[in-house]
Amino acid sequence: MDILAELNPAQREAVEAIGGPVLILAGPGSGKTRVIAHRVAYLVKVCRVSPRRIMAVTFTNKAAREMETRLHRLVSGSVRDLTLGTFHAICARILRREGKAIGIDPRFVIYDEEDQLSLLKRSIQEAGLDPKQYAPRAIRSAITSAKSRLLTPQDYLESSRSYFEEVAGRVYERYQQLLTASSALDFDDLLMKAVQLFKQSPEILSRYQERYLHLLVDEFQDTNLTQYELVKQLAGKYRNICVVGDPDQSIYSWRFADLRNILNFEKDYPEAKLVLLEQNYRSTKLILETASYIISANQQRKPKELWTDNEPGELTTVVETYTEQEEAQFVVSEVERLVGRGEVNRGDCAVMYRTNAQSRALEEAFVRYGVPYKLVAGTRFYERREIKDIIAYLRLIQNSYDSVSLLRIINVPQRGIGQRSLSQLSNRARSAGVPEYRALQLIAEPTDKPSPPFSSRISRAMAGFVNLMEGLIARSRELNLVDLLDLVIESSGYKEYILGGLDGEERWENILELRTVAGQYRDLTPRDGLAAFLEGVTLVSDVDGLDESVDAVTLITLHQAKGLEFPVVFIVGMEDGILPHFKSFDDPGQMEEERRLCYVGVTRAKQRVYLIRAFRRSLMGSSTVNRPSRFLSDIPSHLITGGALWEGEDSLAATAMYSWNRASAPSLAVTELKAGDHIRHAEFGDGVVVSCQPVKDDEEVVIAFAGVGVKRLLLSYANLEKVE
DNA sequence: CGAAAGGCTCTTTTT
DNA sequence: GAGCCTTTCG
Repeated sequence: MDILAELNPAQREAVEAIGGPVLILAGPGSGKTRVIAHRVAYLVKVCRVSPRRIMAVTFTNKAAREMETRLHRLVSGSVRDLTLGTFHAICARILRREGKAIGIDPRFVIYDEEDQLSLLKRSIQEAGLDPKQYAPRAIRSAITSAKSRLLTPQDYLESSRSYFEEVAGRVYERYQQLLTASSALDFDDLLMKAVQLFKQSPEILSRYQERYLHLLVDEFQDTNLTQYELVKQLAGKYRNICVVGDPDQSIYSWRFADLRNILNFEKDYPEAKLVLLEQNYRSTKLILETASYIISANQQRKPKELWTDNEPGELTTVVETYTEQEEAQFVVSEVERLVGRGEVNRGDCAVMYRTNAQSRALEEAFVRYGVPYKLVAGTRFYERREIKDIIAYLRLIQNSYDSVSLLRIINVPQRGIGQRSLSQLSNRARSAGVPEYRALQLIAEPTDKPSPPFSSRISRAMAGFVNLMEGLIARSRELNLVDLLDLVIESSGYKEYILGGLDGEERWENILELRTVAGQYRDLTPRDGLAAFLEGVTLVSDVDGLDESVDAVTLITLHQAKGLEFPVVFIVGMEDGILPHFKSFDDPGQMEEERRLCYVGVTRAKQRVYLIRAFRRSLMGSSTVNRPSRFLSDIPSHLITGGALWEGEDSLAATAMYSWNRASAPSLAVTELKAGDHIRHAEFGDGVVVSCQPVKDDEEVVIAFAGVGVKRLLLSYANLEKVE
């Protein structure tokens, strides 16, 4: 198989430029993933580079898996030896192996954001501050920002320029101590500690530099300084580094991704070869044109010319509904209409939104009309309470210093160890300078006289917990992961606890689901299985769970949608305040990022784009009226079709929509009337049902009447007659 | 100690 | 509207 055969000249150039640094600027749909895969294949097959000596960094695990699949086709076998994964996963692996050199316990656990917040609260308190005055989230963000610039607490304190930063610095200091005491690393530590490791241990660094003859980094526009530093370290010897990115798709500045990395790359590697991928293979001409208009409104950007040989395709449909329920309903009916016409499958459609909260109304509509969908995040599986509880048990088995997990489950299910006892326990641990678990063991020792302030009842409860854990730890050395998990669930009493609680059955199902995941680790040694499982469940991303084989509509945030493509894309919430989000109003830089986000959404589409907004929407409980997104006005009207689906200021548009909707006739089977039905009303005459929606024990129908306009009526009073 | 109820505050995006 | 925290009562 000729690896270069199916590539265009620019792609080919990118694949063949293998000596020295390469910067690939790749527009959406320009075959960037393909280029990376082919480049790896080229290295292996043509240049005879051992896969062991190649590292490819992707943004999500899903992207890594995709790469793996592609490579299987291209080079088969040997893919196993590649180093392929996210920055976080790769760093975790390195630290597990080499971290000892800088004092990292190889059994370290990884704290996700929830764990991080809980430890931060403690840090704030222990720094003598009030968590209500200093929002843990704000401090977390400060710490993340420090870590993404490689600043230690000391560095950060020295550079602090405000009272808040000083406070944050002090908390950061304490937080870091607590992390160390817990043998834990947070997400940002994984990156920062890896860089520190290589800084402090040139021997280790040179071993890795030696090994990795070739490095590839995808989504380079979304890396932070620490990540870039790591890449530079690894590429220090051979300088064979290939980065791929698109400044116009940079949407993670809030995670301290830094676009300057792209500029600095050209400075740090002046000999770098630059390759532009400008031909788009994904979208129709009209979609690409629409997208170009949107992104061109950004001032801080280097213009670039994307083009495509694809068909012109359809105009972008812009629709305004009255509420977010109708917005959702429109999406569902439109999907069904397209499916009914045999144009697409449901799985070809995606609905994208700015905030996770928006998925709610959509989900309700999909459920109501029985249209299958898959929600990419939701309450993310691994963040569910019952899942995190079980994971906490497992973590504590692996690493009994893990205080966040200990405090999480010591009284779950209830063992009579309450808040008071816990803070006393923490105090004692702190003053004795030992981990909480050690303090517990001491209290639990039978020889101990009653040790005030713990009553004998409390001491007994604590001893019970220690015994439970000791038993689990002992058995963990011989049990495979599934058996260990079962033992945890049984012996801790968690099963009865969860089944007896709210939504017990559902939560229990989730635990069984976790058990299935654990099954994948069954064949590893008990020790490795546990470690690998814990790492896996912490470093997953939401899109990782996206299953393409299911024919259902995808509901997904715009951020998650990056890197994906769909024939039909609906972007909902096209309103000022939602997209762009109101938090970005006073910062032009952030506003440009919002625009890029919109651009990312539109450029996911292959065939059709719908930009939908609601006139009125309930946000945080109360109802708000938003103006149409300013991004809509960046699109010239000749690229747009559609209009309002309710009786708004623009009833002309409503009439236009009426005839448009007449042709749509979606098949929604919930009420007797459905959108698209033709009816007759005694007063208003003939009309077409635009939407129906249950309200209390009635049905609210929105009907477009010829010559009269759009009316909202209650079914029971309207006295409608169905016309065939 | 623990369950229940009421009150508070935020809500962007996520490896 | 939800999740978190505090208060209150048994």
